[in-house]
Amino acid sequence: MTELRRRILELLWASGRPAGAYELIEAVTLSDSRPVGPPTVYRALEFLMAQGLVSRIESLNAYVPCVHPERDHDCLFFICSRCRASVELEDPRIGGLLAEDAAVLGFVATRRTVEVEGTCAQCAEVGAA
Amino acid sequence: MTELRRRILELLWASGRPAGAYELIEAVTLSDSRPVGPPTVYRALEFLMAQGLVSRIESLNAYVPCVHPERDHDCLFFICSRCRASVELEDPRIGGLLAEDAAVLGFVATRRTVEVEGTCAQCAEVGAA
DNA sequence: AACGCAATGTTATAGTGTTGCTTATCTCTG
DNA sequence: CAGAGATAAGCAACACTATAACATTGCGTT
Repeated sequence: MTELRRRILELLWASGRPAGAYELIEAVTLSDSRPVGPPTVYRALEFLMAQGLVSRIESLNAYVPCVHPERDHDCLFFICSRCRASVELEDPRIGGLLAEDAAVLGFVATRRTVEVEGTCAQCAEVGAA
Repeated sequence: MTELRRRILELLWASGRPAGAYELIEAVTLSDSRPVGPPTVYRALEFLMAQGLVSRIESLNAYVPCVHPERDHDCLFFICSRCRASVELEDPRIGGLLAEDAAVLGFVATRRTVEVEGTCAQCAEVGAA
């Protein structure tokens, strides 16, 4: 874990919601008053993802810090299309079913992406009011 | 359903695996010997997706024809990272679990993305041989 | 003919991600 | 300490993916 990687992880935590790579590039550049190029940030993200500290949300092209880095969890994201926040959940049953389906196909799974888009509780309330 | 949209859908079926938008642009341009711009193809894809005839695979930035356009199905994709093929499956249990989890969060779901990356049966066999 | 509408065409640009190569830094070993 | 090897970061250019903004076509209606 290097200075740069730590900073990017902190920025992700501070953001409170999925952040795009170019947002991070800008944020690091600002906080460092020194330009940082895309490869630098993408490599740091790659490292953080390999460590399980960060996940990529495919449907947003964005990155979020993982809630339980210690566990080899299968991320499951609920993404609010209104406030752009995302909630990570762990539901081993989903992984189980996917493993079952994979087995039927003779498919060897290496990575799973499960993302649900919709409206979070707070935003749904506001919308109703 | 217009000529252009039908052609794009046919190209997707003919491809046999997820096709990128720019692949389609090129394919249409060739088959038509007339250049087609990105917006044209993206609009056609948008239409086809709205009809449930095509799905987008988020983790590949690619598009595939849906197997069961008639049913309002929740696509579940198994994507081989070796041969680039994808298999679509229907497993209502997954949707059920996701709905359950969403309910716990007070989350109103509108769209689901479930993608499993790995090695398909054929490729696993070849790899083992 | 004149209008309205949906689809498509055209140009430019925004947004996202990668390649290739160089430079720095760190650590190990002699 | 010097030098070798490995890892990380800097940098420039580019490739890929997607959308904005505006113009045009074609068809059905009045």
